[in-house]
Amino acid sequence: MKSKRVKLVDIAAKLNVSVGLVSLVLSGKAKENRISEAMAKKVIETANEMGYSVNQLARGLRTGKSGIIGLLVADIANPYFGKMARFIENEASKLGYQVMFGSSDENPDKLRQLIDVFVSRQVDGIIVVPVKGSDELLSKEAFQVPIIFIDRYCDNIQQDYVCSDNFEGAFQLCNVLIKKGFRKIAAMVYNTDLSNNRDRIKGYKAALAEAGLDVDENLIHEVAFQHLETRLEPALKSAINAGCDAFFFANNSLGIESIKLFNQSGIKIGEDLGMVSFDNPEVYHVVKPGITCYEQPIEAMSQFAVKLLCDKIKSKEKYINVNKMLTGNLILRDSS
Amino acid sequence: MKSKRVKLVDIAAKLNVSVGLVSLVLSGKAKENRISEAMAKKVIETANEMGYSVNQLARGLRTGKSGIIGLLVADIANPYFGKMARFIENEASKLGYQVMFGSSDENPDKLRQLIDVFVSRQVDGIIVVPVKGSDELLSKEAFQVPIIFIDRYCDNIQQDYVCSDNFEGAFQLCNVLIKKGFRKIAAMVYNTDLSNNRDRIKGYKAALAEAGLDVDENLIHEVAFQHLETRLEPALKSAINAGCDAFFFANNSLGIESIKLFNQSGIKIGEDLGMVSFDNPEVYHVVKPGITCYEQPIEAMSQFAVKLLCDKIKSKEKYINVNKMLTGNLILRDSS
DNA sequence: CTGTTAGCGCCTTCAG
DNA sequence: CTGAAGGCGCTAACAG
Repeated sequence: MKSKRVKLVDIAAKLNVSVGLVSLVLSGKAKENRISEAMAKKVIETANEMGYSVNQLARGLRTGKSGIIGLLVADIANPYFGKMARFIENEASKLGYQVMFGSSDENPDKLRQLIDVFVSRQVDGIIVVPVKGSDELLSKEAFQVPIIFIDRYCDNIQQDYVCSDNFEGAFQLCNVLIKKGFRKIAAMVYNTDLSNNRDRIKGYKAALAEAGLDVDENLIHEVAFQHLETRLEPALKSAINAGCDAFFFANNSLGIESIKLFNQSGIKIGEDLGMVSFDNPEVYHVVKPGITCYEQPIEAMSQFAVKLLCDKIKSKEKYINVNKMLTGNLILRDSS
Repeated sequence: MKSKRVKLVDIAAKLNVSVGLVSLVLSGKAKENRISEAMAKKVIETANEMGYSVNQLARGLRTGKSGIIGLLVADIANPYFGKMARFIENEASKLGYQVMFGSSDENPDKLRQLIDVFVSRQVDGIIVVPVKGSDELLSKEAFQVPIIFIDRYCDNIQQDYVCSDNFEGAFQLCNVLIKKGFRKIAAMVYNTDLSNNRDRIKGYKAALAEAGLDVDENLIHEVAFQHLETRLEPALKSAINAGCDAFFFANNSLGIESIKLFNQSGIKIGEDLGMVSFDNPEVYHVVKPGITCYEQPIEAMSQFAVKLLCDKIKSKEKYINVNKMLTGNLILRDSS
């Protein structure tokens, strides 16, 4: 197999010219080196005929840039991150980069390993969803490779990031409930102490406060990310027993799993209970009644992150001081 | 930035030994070259102290293997492919490979470009979801790099593949409907002439035939993949007008979009109409009534594909004659 | 305008 | 057991 790949020297030999010349032409630097058009054309043609394709490994070794961007998300199987990966792929491709991905499962050790692998593969930059406990790691690694945080930021370290306006989203969602007359709104959130979760709870509290409603800490439930199946149900029951009349879910997983549980116990959303949620998974559109939600600007975030990363790669600065929050989209449906 | 990476020669200098020695130790070949344990230990320690990390570009150039697997799916944002990517990532990681991905959007030109890029990046192998019109391309490219098809196969060319048993899945789904007493079952499928779609329609027809029901070609609707929003509704209406009493959907997108339309027009699944579908997206579980479906064995397929690819990489054969069909999982819910 | 020549960082014989 | 040297394929000066 593998009928010996043709390389620069092969096509140079065939044409009786030097490798340097061929290299110049094939990397698009013919013009600026004032190589005759006839020559350039001939080189390109025979390169095609012979089925030449650069060896990016060799080129990368020589130039010191691999042309690869590393993408580290929590889980590529999660549609939220899947979409993000797709938008990042598109944008990176426009700029001539390929993307290599990895899933951290919200686990800092796994994240560290993946970063090490990416670094040893000489990625030109990394877009990462930081996880709980990765602050130290990420601030240190920042000295190795240009890095951009996406979706979340870390308070303890300075890093460039792009995320959605979590405070604003939660604020708007809860306001919808309040305007509809709901008064005892429960909040469900992951127990992972990350900026996105925190800001969403802040937005929830701010909306209540602005409406003159009491913030009842007993109505705020932090649910373990790793044990959703077993931990969610008791949390919901506890909130209901405490007399809540509506739910604010801080993300799609919590919302979706809760709908399943509501179905099982015969609770009717939109009648018995109001409901709003962060994120806009397909389920929220298909289910009856539809779920009012705040859709994050995944495309804009992804594009921005890639552009930012490329800027950072060029600038060679280890911190360019960009903290970007993009606003999402409130989608009103019948659950509220 | 980028405080100059430490390389083999640096640590060799510090220890007053040769680069070769360090290389041997650091690539785990100390034992087989009978290098003293003390020496090995010292090398490893100082390598860690100095923060050494191999340059995979250089290693790859030298050894002729990049340690990268290319994954080409239709769209990484589609949860079906997202899951596949995740399982492939896990399996590849176990075997020491990193994965680079690309989305073809079912477009053969895009697929060709991506393959070219992957080849020039010296990927050691490719796992690809073939698309309509890519037969020629894929049979030719097979001479360059080990390749495994996943999810679908091409009739016109010999290639190793792993996919789910689409015939069997469709057969089982339609049988469920038939046993429940449905007699005029409509089939909805993409109009892309691919093995998976074809086999599903074959399974549908076989189930009808076995039950002694007529196969009415007017009840089989091929819907354009690119224009689902506009083409699906008329197709559904036409089937309903033709008097169908149940629907078989050949994939999740068709099923999900149809549920939305049924909701809009007040049609009640499970009461007015029976419904079964290929794939098991979250929506089918959450919606009321739940949708009876055939879940594809994504994890098994993915694992098998990676293992197969690695075998193929080792064997250096361009065709190892493996055509694997894995059976999925029938999930009974209330829509049928 | 074109040719020559060093390496990029690593691995792998081949001598000692 | 250890050191020296060549070369993977390509680019970037620097010569002509």
